Amino acid sequence: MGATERREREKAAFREQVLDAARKIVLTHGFQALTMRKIAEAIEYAPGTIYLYFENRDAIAAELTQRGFEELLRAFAPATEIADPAERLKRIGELYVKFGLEHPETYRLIFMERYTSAVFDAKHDSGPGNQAFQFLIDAFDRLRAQGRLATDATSTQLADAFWCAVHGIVSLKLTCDGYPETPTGDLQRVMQSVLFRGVLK
Amino acid sequence: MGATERREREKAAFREQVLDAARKIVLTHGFQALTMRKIAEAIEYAPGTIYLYFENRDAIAAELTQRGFEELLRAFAPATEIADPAERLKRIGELYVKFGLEHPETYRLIFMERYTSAVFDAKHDSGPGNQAFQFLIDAFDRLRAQGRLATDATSTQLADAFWCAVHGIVSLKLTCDGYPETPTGDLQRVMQSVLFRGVLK
DNA sequence: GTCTATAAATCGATAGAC
DNA sequence: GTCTATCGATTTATAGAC
Repeated sequence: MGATERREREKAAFREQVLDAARKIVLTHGFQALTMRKIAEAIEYAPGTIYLYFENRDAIAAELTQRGFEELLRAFAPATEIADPAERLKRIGELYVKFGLEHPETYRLIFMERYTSAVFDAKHDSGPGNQAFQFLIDAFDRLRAQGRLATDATSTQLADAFWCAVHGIVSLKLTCDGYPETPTGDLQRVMQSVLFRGVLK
Repeated sequence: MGATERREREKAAFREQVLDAARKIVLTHGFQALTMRKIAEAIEYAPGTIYLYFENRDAIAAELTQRGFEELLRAFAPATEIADPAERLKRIGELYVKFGLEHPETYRLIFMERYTSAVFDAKHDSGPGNQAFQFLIDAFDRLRAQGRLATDATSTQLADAFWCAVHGIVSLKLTCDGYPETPTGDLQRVMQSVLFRGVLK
């Protein structure tokens, strides 16, 4: 039985090699450059070998997206300890935009390619997507409980709007080079102050 | 000389045929499906013939993007006549989101592919991009002149933030199927009310 | 001006030898 | 388990006949 376990480890190690190489390709040359042949070349295996560990290219892309999303979640960690819900939300917004701009290709892979739904597909489950989103909703719930909300919109609606706002900043900055012309930091601050002035009492 | 003018018209007509066919392909099958061969097949010409009228595929995509953007601008027309700057901005936001969701592939082509910069490249000129953007800035300038702004952010910053917000709604709805789960209309309204409560006195 | 034919480069995925 | 070899299908773009 030790042999099968060793084999299991080797299999996992090979998958890691593939995913690492794939990640590097996406990070440096963009998602469209992710081909089986390039991965194979990077790990010094024949292209066909990869198919013994991954069903196809999409399976690799999906797993990469999943991991990118988990990376984004980890970036939020510093914010989770902030007690005040408004300050917590502000910090999340900052960290979100920061992550998007510092990891453009990862962000693109997560939210601007066709594999996004995979992350959220466990819609009714406690998948990583909903888990993160619940975090936003909780913050707005907390604000409501403290009587600090100046709107009758639901927490889900507010969380969605919040997400749209920060995603808008990141995605526009990533695709429209030079636009918006306002520097990201200023844009983030203006958006933040406007949003919170609009939401809080 | 009549002959050269006729030829000029025929040349323009051929280009229109190509662009029409290309537009249909992008609209129905997405941008990645736009290939020279498919265009050629649609207009019943040999693939090589198109190269006599367009330098390459990118030139077609760029012109398509340009036209898509002008289409978006025309969608704003009903808003230009609204006298009150705040109401005008609200209407523009509505029309923007409406356009994006009703013409997803056109919107993708304009703001989510790699040809966006072409539209704005005349950065210091009065290109269509800046023209539309100036319209947003003017509205905020007007609000400021009327003493109705509750923020010290510049009009450019506010216009950029406004754009990010509506773009965030559209692009997230277009890529993350089912997310945000708030229906677009509600999302639009919540975003709008929050933004304007945050900006206006 | 248009076509046929094709070059040259990709790609994903598979079959079969070892 | 890995590789070689390759199928089969794409694509952009060009060369040369007509």
